[in-house]
Amino acid sequence: MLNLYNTLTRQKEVFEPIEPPFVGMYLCGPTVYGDAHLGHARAALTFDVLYRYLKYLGYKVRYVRNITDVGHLTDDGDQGEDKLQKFAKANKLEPMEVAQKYTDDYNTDISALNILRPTIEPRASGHIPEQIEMIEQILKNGFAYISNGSVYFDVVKYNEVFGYGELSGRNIEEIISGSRENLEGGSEKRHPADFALWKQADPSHLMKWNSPWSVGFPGWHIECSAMSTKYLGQKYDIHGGGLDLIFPHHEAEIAQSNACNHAPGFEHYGEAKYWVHNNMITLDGQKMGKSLGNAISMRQFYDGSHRLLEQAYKPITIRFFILQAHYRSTLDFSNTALQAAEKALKRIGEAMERLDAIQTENRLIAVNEDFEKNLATFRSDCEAQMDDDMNTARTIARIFEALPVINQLYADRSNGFAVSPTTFEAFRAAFHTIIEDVLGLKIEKVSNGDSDKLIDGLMQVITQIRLDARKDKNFKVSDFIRDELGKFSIKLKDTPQGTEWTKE
RNA sequence: GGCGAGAUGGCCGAGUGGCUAGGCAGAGCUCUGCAAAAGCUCGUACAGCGGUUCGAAUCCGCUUCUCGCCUCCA
Repeated sequence: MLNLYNTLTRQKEVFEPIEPPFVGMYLCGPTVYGDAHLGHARAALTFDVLYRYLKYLGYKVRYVRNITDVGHLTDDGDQGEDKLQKFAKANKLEPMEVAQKYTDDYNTDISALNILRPTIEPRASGHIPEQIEMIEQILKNGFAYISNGSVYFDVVKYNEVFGYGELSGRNIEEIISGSRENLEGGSEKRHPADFALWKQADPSHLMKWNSPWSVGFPGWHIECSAMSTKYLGQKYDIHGGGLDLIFPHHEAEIAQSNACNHAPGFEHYGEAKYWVHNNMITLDGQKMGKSLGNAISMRQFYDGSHRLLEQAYKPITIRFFILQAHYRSTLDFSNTALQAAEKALKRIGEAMERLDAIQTENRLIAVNEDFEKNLATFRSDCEAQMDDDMNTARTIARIFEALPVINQLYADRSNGFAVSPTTFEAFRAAFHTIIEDVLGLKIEKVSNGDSDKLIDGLMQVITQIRLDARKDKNFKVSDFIRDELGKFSIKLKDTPQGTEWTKE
């Protein structure tokens, strides 16, 4: 039984889809006006693992991850220039060119982490009619008002009927006091907590669309309500995003969806049944964020170009690094932590290769109870950890607990075998499934292999020569070969059954 | 100021009222021509002060500190 922490109720709940075996999941994707950074990666990755695990459990998942390419406003939602537009103007580009570039970059950089593409990836700009329709319905239901060509959500009215602030644990009075300083200056809004559903565009604005109210552009939160409603329905299972989106974005989303889809007096539906939020990545204890200027982009990780990076890191290392922490904990970035992850992951990869190489046929079974138990309980142990609010950290810990058994079985060159064949084969399958399918750790082949057949052949010749030299106790030659190869980052390991080589 | 999350051994990070994850680094041993890899063993940590309890890192209170949201943010 999968349990998920629901931000709405602030506790772990048993996951029960509204219409099993179908699951609808919506994740707030990126606002595409900059390079994808580690924070984007954590969100995409958290829900990638949830997506994978739901599929592993047999659910049929519709996974929607949007692209916000209409642009958010730069300041309090009342004034300011569209971020996309700002960039477009500065670079003499069509705003859509900017959006396209960053959308492509996002997908490239995120996919490198072996993150699966969502089943639907809708763009806000492609859903302007849906957003307009939704605004019209909200107006019709009496939860919005028109002011000077713009449309605002009436938070006070909504609060009276539905109650505002349930997700973030706020009340309207607090929000007023919090935004007191922004009150001044002839606002079109009736109440400072009100937010824009549609904004009239000033003449210099590049991205604008026709609407019943003005030539303008949609407000900040409406795209997610419109797109999730369109593809997942008025009520669906899971809505995800970063912790920092809880307020105001998700709070507003819930309000819009309720105000649109449910007439006053009806049950409070809350848009999604489970609201799941991942925590932030920190850098020296501070939140890493685009707007804070301390974000390291995924690209920079891959090529090691950021000044804080001591080396380049493979995408898979970053994936593993992030999964070593629970998604609801903050995760502090550091080179030493990343390097530790790199080494740890390598051990898993080597163990997997050994596991695949183990032969059980024609061997005498002499079961070692500890080994047998370790392998037999592997799958259910991992499932138990994943069921507990997606505890990838403990799942990974369980993987490491199986490693010594794999290594010892591999090293055993006797005719005996310490685990029953049924248990062993079941484990072999589970080990692959948990690591590759659920955690999405695509393990690269590390030893005795190269895409180049020529190199493979040459290495075979070289290692054979060295082996012969060692047999003759000509260690001068054998050590020379090992040392020289080491200069090309090729490492040799002498094992009972021959020499293994790896390219670092 | 309001709301919320934390403070875990050298570092990173899990965690349940008692059986005290895991990784990296470190130490010793085994294996080995030497390495490497692997295996075995080891550090006995939970911010501070009280309280509840037979027993708390885990529950409660207070203190100190850190961080997040309240403005765009994954």
